[in-house]
Amino acid sequence: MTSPPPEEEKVADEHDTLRYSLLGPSLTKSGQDNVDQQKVSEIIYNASKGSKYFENEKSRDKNLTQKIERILSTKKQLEKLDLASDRRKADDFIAELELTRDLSQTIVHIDCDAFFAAVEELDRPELKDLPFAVGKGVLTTCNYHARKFGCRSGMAGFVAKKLCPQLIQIPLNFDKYTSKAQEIRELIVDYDPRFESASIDEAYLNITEYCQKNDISPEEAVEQLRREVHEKTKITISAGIAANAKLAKICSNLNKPNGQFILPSKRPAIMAFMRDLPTRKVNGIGRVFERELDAIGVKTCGDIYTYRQFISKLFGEKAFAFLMQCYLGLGRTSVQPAEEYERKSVGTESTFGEMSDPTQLREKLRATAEELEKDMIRTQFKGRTLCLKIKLHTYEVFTRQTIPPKAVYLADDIYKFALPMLSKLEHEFPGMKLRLLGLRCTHLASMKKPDTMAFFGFKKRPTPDSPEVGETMSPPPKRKVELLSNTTEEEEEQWQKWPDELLFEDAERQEREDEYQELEFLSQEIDKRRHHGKEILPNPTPKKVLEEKESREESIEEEWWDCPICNRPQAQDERSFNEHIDLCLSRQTIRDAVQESADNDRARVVVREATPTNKRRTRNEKRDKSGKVGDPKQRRLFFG
DNA sequence: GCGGATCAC
DNA sequence: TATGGTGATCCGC
Repeated sequence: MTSPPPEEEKVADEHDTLRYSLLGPSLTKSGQDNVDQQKVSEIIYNASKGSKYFENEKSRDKNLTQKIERILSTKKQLEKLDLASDRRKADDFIAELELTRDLSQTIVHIDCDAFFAAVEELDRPELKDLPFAVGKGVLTTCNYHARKFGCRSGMAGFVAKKLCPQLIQIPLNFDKYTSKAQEIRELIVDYDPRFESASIDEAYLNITEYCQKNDISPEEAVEQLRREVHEKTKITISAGIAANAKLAKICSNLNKPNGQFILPSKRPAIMAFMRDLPTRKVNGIGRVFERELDAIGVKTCGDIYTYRQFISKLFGEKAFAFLMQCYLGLGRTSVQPAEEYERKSVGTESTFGEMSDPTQLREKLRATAEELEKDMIRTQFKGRTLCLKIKLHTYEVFTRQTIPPKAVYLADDIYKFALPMLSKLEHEFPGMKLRLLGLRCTHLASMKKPDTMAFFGFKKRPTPDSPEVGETMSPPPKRKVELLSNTTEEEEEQWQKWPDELLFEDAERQEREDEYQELEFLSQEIDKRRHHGKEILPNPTPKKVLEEKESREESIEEEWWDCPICNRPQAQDERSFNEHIDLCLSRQTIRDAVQESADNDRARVVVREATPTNKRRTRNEKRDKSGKVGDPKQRRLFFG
């Protein structure tokens, strides 16, 4: 790539990259090892050729090729300069990162093998020996028979049929997968009550404590877990065991299906492992970044070190930090229930036959708004920002956003504020033909929060069996002490944004009061018949805790923890207990503040200083202050 | 803050 | 014959 290739070669090269791109994003997945990729890509290419989809992919590929040319030309310029300081900067950064290495935890990533297909096979055993896929238009997954033909997830159905004419396609049954996934979660929760669901068929566990308590090696523990899951649910899972989530995730793919891989938690072993690991195996490096890295000479994570002096100028600081961690094999060692992550957006979108009639488009927009309203109520959020997304018949995607005068969640409001954006787009692209329309709310304002409800005097003591999530065995007295003592910087940072939200909500209290009762009812109703897989259910209660609870209930009457502020008895549930105390404290503080002064600013200051309590405290929480180092959630590309 | 782009599943 | 939906992050402007 250093000297410009002759014209014919260049054309061939473009087609090669396009071919590669058309293979789809799941190329690195298992079950493809014995497949003739050359042949497969030829078939996909020919099946796609000439379609609008293909043309769009071609255009995207061309853009990427140009971007890579710019990267290479920048690199060439950089090579003329003295990069000693950049190299030193990288080395300093690497040294700093090295200090954060934590090899004390045992993290496991588990991944169900061809999950949807496996669940379907349970109901229809006759499928077992046939190639089949789940999903009609686009395959969500396929069994290992189908993979031998080159079929993979994300592939268009008709393309898959070209690869494998006998392929059977069956429709999605999301409810079935959700309930099967829940069965599995009820088993793995015994290995780590605070396990993290990464998706419907994946989870992270920290088994450090489990191994200690049961005097068992990580391999044995995971074999036992996998055996147990297989025996009780008939689903096979693969697992990776390593010192952090990033490595565990990579490892879970190495012995798929129905296998496990352990990477020893020793620095030399980890460094050697990363040195030869293709960049694409790392979660967060996709087809595009892989090509960009490849262009500058980085094929494996070990190569990152060789080119360390170029990376930040070529790809930015975030990518630099991310790649340095890849080189070192660093990743987060914390695992926490998915529901503890803060939601950032709620949205819905759908694809349909090409549509250009403005009236029809408005109907579609209206229907999308109705759909979004349901999701907003289900998740109990309002959006301060509303985003409209369209995909033209050419597959080009555009988004537009607006900030309505008030946070929205009702279909009427959503439609009202989305319509002008649509009209504007119609003006921008006269006679536009759409194949997709979507709406999304961001900058969310919560409308639930049990504390907010109670805060404003709305009824409702926590019932003993309300949320049983996150129940732990740690005793309450210890928590009281932490709670009433000093706060860390990190905590302040966390709850600083809270009073703003509170004031915002306060301003809207009036109009919301009428809505609460109905909303709560609605959200419960929607919850009941939900299950279309948009969300992950809260962690189940560990078996052990359930048993203890049962025996408690049989013998003595229910025990309670007394709230140190209001003295009222509370359910023995750390999470709800926390929430209750937070609520009591903030209510008390605000009353005090309001009494002292009617001045809003003053009240705000007092609130800020005196209620360091809104933050959810969890057992595992401590460091991560070094924000740059541990990514908050593994699936995110970078962190900040 | 906005819009495009990438990524994961 | 006709290539998905949900959610998150990063970058350049």
